[in-house]
Amino acid sequence: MRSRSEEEDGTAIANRTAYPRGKRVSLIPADHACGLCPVRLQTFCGLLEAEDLARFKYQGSTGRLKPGEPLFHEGDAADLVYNLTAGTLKLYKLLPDGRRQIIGFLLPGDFLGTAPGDHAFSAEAVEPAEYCRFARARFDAFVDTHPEIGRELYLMAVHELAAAREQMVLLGRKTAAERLATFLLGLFDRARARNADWEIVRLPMSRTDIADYLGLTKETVSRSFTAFRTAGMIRLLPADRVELLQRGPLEELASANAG
Amino acid sequence: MRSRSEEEDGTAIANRTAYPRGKRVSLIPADHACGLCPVRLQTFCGLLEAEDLARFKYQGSTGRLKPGEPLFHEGDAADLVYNLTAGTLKLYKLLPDGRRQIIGFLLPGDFLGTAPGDHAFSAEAVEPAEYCRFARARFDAFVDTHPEIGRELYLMAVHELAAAREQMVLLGRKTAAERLATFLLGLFDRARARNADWEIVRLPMSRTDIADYLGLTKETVSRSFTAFRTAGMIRLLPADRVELLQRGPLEELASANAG
DNA sequence: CGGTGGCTTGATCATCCTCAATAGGAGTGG
DNA sequence: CCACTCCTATTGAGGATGATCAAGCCACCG
Repeated sequence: MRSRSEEEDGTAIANRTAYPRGKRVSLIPADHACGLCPVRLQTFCGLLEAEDLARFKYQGSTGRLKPGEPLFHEGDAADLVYNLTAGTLKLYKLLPDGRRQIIGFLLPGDFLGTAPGDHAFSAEAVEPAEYCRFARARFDAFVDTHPEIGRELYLMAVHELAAAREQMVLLGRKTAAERLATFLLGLFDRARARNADWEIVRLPMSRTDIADYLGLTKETVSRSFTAFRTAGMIRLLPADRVELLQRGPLEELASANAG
Repeated sequence: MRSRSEEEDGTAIANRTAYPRGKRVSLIPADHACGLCPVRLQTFCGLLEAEDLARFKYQGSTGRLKPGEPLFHEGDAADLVYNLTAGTLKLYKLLPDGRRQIIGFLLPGDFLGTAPGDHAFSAEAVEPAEYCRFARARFDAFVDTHPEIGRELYLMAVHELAAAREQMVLLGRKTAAERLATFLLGLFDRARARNADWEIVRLPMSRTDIADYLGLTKETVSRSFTAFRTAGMIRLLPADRVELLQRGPLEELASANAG
């Protein structure tokens, strides 16, 4: 059995909501390796000038995952850090008897950091995914020479901590309907932060995944979806998409939290 | 309604378990203001040489709380950071209808940081408490000139994030007995990390507090205590103390998590 | 078309919650 | 020292939310 301090894991950052961020460098040469990266400005990469960014990029590599393919497992040595550039990942922890708690979904632009030691959770693709990958040792060294990135990482960790606490309220105190409403609105907000002002969002994860994220069963999730649909709050579209019809009642349920 | 980015809050660090930490400065002059501080070596203060520590101390002040007295409320402006030097605090979030989720208990030596914006949770004394307090702006400036403290804060945030995820597993997937077993063992471990190898620990918080931390009701907590007592795993002593009689069965229940 | 896998729906069950009453313990005043 | 109060913890009975078990449905795909 590993010692507790070896079980530490890092920051997995989901850009759920806006947070105070450093100033982005919007223009880099078109022929730059990161020039076409669709998420550069959403990550700390956007903090770097072209020259630094090139040096940084040179230290990493890219990869690709098929749906269901793991990026790493809980207990694996954690010596890489990742930046998700496309697709969706789920992060989860297992109990010995197989019960599973999904602790978050990562979308393009999210950072998946790791601290020294072993991974405290597993990461797996929900749909085809692509990522940039860096050796943690090199990454840390790079951060040491770029304090603005260190500061950004700290803010990301603090932000993620706030999100985790929000989720603790959901898991500890909300009803099934409230959990799903919170989840859906969160997805819409995250989508809005990235794309346009769409009222339609894709749900790449299965009902089982949603259930394991919300502390419910797939049946209860399904019933709650049906209830929302019947009440005219949402519409379920082909290709795993959901349309938001009435934000009000859902917000009422999600009851963000008291001020 | 505040914008999302204003709702950010900071790092509240519970020294639940060991984590990789910077090297402590064990000797400082006896007449130093922090010379008698019982928790100096458990906090980042222990990283500072006497001279720096004096400068740091000079920027802060101390305070005291009676049981039940709030340190701040969710929604208050967050422009101070705290170091708990004695007593116990509970941190919690409320839903509009009064449902409460306690997101953590702070013990002496724990740091209660805040990020710009408003507090995302409330903090309140469970038993008489004492703390050091610093203006966040000054604290940040001090951190900027002491990168070793910045690094420590980052590690603390990452550590707290791991603990929050562990709690998500508890809240989402564990049974009542498993939750209480996990909670009790966590308390024993935290106590051991601070004091001696005692098998007796004090529970300064009420059954209601424990329930709101574990996502249960006080009745269910009480019944689980009784079950553990009846099974001979623990003994309930006067003055809110619990003695650990059989660690094995409790660990079985807590089922830390799969490797 | 038949098969496969995920989603939905239904019926029953169990855990935990709710409501209510009792017991215990600390503090107070006679 | 004892009675009284207040507050919390414990215990009990009944009920509800969500889990479990079990079909049926639907889309997708060979």
